[in-house]
Amino acid sequence: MKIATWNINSVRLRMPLVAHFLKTAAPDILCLQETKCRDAEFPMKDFTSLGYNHVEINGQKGYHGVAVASKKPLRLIEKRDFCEKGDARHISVEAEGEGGPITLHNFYVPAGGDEPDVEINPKFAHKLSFLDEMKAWGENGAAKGRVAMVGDLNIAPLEHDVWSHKQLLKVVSHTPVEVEKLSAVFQAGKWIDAMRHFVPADEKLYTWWSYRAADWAASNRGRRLDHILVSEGLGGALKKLDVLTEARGWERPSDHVPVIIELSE
DNA sequence: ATGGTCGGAGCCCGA
Repeated sequence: MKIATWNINSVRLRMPLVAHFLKTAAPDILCLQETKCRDAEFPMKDFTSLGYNHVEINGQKGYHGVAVASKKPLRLIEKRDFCEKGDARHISVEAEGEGGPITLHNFYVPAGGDEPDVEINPKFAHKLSFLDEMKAWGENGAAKGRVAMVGDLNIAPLEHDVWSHKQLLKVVSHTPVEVEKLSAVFQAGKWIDAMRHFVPADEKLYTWWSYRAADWAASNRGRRLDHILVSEGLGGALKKLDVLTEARGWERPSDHVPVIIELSE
């Protein structure tokens, strides 16, 4: 079973890229973040015409928004309102794996603004609160059984998840306080970092490159903001990882690229 | 060299 996650930065604008991706990579399930449209505006027919007949969405006007599209049936579990702000940042579904049902959580964690200081930046405070709530959610059994958690977590936790550890220590996405809170989330659910299961921690690994670089590939100042975590119950099923870096070079690209995990069950 | 670019909404905000 192939599960993909991709921050699409407007699903309506980039539906041609999504279609190309679904035709060529052919994941069983695609999790999207930053769909940026209300549920009624979601391009449902484009997905069904590509054979992805089962789509669950949690959208809102203009901002955020997550969706899960699948070839096989999904059962909607929940659209959880972390931090109770009414943001569309989570959706969970049950999917049919070869070894039994899999629970799948799709997250879009707040980016957190520019200043890594909760006193002056409420967006950063929101990000940290969101992570605290994810930790409690994991402690309360979210990772029990066969569970995967994917999405744009907006944090690059390891030194080699960013192009320069030293230069990014005070940049939101790689500050020690965020990294510690994300580590606490991972520990609370005993989540396994599926990407780093395949790529050693001392190797650079990115999923996002800023739009602001004149030449994203030449400067290669990336960050690993997108993640796939699996519960202990799925740890033995990890089969293959693919980070589709080339998608950053597509025409009118998202600033994030798809990450695909293959599970043997 | 402390900027640079996107998307959506609606002439700025969030990333």
